[in-house]
Amino acid sequence: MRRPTLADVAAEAGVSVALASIVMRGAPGAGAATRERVLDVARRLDYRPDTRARLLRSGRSQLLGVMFDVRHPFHVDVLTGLYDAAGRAGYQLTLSAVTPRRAERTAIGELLQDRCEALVLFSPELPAAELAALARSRPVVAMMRAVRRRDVDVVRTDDALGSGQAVDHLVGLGHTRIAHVDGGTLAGSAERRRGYEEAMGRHGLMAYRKIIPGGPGEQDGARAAAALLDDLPTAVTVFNDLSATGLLDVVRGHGVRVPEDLSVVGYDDSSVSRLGHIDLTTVAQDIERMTTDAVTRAVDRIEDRTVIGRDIVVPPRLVVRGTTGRGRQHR
Amino acid sequence: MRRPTLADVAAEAGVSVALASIVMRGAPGAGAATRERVLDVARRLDYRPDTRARLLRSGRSQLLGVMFDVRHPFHVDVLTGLYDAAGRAGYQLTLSAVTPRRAERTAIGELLQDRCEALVLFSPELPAAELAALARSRPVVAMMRAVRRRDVDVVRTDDALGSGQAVDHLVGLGHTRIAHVDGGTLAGSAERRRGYEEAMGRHGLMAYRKIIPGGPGEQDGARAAAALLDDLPTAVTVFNDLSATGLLDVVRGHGVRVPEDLSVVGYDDSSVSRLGHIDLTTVAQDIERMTTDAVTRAVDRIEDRTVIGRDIVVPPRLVVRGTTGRGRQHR
DNA sequence: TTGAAAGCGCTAACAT
DNA sequence: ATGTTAGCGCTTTCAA
Repeated sequence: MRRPTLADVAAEAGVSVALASIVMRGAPGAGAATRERVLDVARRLDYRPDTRARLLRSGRSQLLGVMFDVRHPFHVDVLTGLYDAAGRAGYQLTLSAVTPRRAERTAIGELLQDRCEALVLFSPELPAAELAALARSRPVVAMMRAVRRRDVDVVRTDDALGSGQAVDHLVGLGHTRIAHVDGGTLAGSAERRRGYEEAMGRHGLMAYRKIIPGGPGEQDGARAAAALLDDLPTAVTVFNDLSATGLLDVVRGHGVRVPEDLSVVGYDDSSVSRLGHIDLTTVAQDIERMTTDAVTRAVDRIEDRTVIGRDIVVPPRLVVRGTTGRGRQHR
Repeated sequence: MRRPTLADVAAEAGVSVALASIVMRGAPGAGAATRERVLDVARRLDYRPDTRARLLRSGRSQLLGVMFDVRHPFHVDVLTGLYDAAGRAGYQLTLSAVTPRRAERTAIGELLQDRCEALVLFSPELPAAELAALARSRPVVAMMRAVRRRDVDVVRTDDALGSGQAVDHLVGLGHTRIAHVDGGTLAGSAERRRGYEEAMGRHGLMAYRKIIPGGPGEQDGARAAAALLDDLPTAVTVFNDLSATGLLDVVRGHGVRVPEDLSVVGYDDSSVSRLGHIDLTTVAQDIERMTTDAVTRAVDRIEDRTVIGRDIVVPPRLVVRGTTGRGRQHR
């Protein structure tokens, strides 16, 4: 009960392997009757073309290598969109995960062995120089991370704009004392901080500017909350949703009411922000567009089309939920 | 700047391809000096063996195909453990995701094309007959799902025991009016319901048995909560953590205090249960052991070792957090 | 429209 | 210890 090869199908259908290959690939150059017959046999034998053998000969794998981090719920959302986009472009995805015990280099190494035609990396933390080195031998698209060097393509959200939208929203509600909890050294953190600062400046609120050191985790948000409690602002924009939930938890524990005493805005529109009792106002990244752009860009590079610009910046969208409001003193 | 092949390495090192192959595989039969020289050249050229070509010739891929669902946070946790276990066994993982728009059959089809030596499927919902058909041509390990037919190997948590532990814990705290919100038709739901019922029976509490229809989502939990409010029990065990958070949200919204008025136990020890302000008592599956067992079993089948038993059932462990307590009336 | 033959990068059997 | 040869399953000329 060996798994059938193309030769088996060809023999059974009474044609040459070459012809069978033409049929299986849907390539032109085979009679309609033959086509039908071969396809029929293939179905009957449950034949599956061997991707690897196919690649080996054709030099093409039609494979996009994707590195993602299992710890990041947002990555998983992006994965969904990427499958769709790749399917539309006629490419397959091959996944390699980063885990607490599996480094980026390991994950990428596996993708290279798999002979992907391009690499799509979700918020890689590798030094830009290393990304550039990778990109010398194949197209590399970095998502959710800005890269200064022009060696790799980048698809990312306009994080400065996103933070700005959050501030605009809060100002529109009457807030002036708006703080920002940042994300430390993480990708996107500097941008989001900058967007906050620029928006505060634009609204003439630089006097109220206040930045609390934070991070990506719930604990980071909790710590930031503690720092905030001494001198509570009326609103705060937080690096991401998880950190925001940590912050929410602590301030509520101290009797602070949300949004009456404090408005909170997260970032990512992750599943946690949508939980009924969290119901967090947040900045949503445009996954559909980012994934489409990433695949388009990767394919354009693979197929050697001329493309303009390395840096694709997608605007985000504010999702207003229950953690922002006018606040007690504004009514 | 073509990527280097083994032939390039061999030429550069001044040896035959076969010998270079021996060195690269770490197979015996090469001089120490030669070995060093070849390895050196390989490193200099950044040579990476082509997994596919290797497999094509050797007939082995050392590849375990994994199907997981991006929507299930728990799957992602299991993935982490599986990478570790596979690494220890000298196997690589190839991942294929199920998404809202990518069915199980599609995901599995891709794994088959990749010529994995065995399939590891995370809570597959495919009919048992189809799993059996798959298993005819290669080993199949189903995780987190019971399968009656003895055609595939199964690694799963003793869900009945888990529910039982939850009930035991609640009874230990003095509760008698304990309800159960079930998971509908999902894998594990029947088992968890049974565990609840058996434990209630064991404690002589069948008179208080009460099962509310539910499901895996937050909304399902919210709906169940509504059904519960008319005649509130003092404790409830819920199908999974997400559903439990939905339930928590609604009952709290109605002024019910947790755990004073109602104790709640979830299932899965997922990241959401660990959030500070949820702090849900829950049943943790033993990921480390399950992944180790799954890989061991897959490899044993691949390498044709005799194994006893198809059904590996791993005991879970209750994680007590803040949503369970004695309750007001018991103090 | 069809088939014969070569070869992708590698491993395995055999010979030296 | 090292090289030679054949061939994995497929695609790709090229010829018929």
